[in-house]
Amino acid sequence: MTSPSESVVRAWTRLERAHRAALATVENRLKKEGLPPLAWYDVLLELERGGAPGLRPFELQKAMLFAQYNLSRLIDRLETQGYVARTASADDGRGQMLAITAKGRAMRKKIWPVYAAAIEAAVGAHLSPSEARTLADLLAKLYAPRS
Amino acid sequence: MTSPSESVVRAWTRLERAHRAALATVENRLKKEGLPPLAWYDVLLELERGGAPGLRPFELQKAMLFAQYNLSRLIDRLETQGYVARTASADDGRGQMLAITAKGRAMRKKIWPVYAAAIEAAVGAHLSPSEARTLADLLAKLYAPRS
DNA sequence: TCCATTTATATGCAATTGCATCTAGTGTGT
DNA sequence: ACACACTAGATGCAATTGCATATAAATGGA
Repeated sequence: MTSPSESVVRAWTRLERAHRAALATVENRLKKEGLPPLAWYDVLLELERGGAPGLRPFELQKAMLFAQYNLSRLIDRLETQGYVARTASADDGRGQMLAITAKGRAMRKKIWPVYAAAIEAAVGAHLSPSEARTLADLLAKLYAPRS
Repeated sequence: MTSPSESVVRAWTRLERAHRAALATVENRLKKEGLPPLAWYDVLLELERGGAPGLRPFELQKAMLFAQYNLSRLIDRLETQGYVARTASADDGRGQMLAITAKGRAMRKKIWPVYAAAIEAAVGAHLSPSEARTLADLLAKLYAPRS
C-alpha cells in the first residue's frame, strides 16, 4: 500500500479533468447534430470490426470496459432502433450473438464525420503528432491486460 | 475541419478506456469501504483548498468542469449530510458562498487513505515516475484554458 | 450422474444525470 | 430610471446508471 507520489496524483486528477472536458465536447457536438450518444458509435464500430459471426456481449464488455448491466441495456436500445441484431448463440445456451445490421452500419458511417471533427477539436488540436503518440502509449499502460 | 490523425484517434480512445478502468477501480474501492463517491471528495478538497471566504458554485464548476445542474444537486447532497454550508453571497444577490464544515473536513480526511491507495493501484502501479510526469503534462494540454 | 460453483445475461428499483427551462439578480446603454 | 441582454443557480421530468439479485446454462469435481 505505498502512497501515490505527487505526480501520480496529478496524473490521475488531470485524467479526470481531461476526460471530462473532451467527452463534453464530443457529446455536445453529437447531440447538436441530432446523433446518438458516443457509446452507440463505439459499440457499432466494435461490432463492425468484429466481423462475420458477430460478438458476444461479454466480449464487447471486456473490450470496451463497460459495466455488464449498462451494456445489456445499451444493446436493448440499439436493438430497438434496429442497429444491432441479437441471435441465440449456437454453442452457448446462455448467450447470444450480436451483429450489426445494414442500418447500423449506415448510422455508424453517418456519425463518423461529426465524431471525427469532435475528436480533432477535443484532442488533436491540443497536441503535436508526437505528443499524441506518447499520450496514447502512456494511457494504454493504465488498462493493459497485464502489466 | 481537418480530420484527426490515426494517433489522435487512438489517444482519444485510450483516454476513454483508461479513464473508465481507473475510475471503476477508484469508485469500487470507495464503495467497498462504505465511503461516498469520488466527486464528494473532489468538492471537499477544492473547498478546503479554496480557503477562508469559501467558493462560489460557479467557481467550483469551472475548476472541476462539472455540469451546472449536477453541481447544484451535488451540493444539495453535501449540504444535507452537513459536509458543506451554503450562505448567501454578500456581494451578489443571485449567488451563494460555499464553505466546508468541520464534519466535511473530517470526512475528507477519512476518505483520503482509501482514495490514495486506489490512485496508486489504478495509476501509479502502471507508470514509472517519469512516465507519470509526462502523462500529467500531456493531459493538462487537453483542457488548458487557452491553447 | 449429481451437486456446487461459476459464467452469461437480464431486471426491479432507487439514485443520478441530462435536458430544458425557470427565477432572480447584475450590468450596460440610453 | 428603463429596457434588455446576461449570469448564477434551481428544478420538473425523462433517460440512464448503479446496485442487488434473478434466471439459466455451463463446468468441475466426487
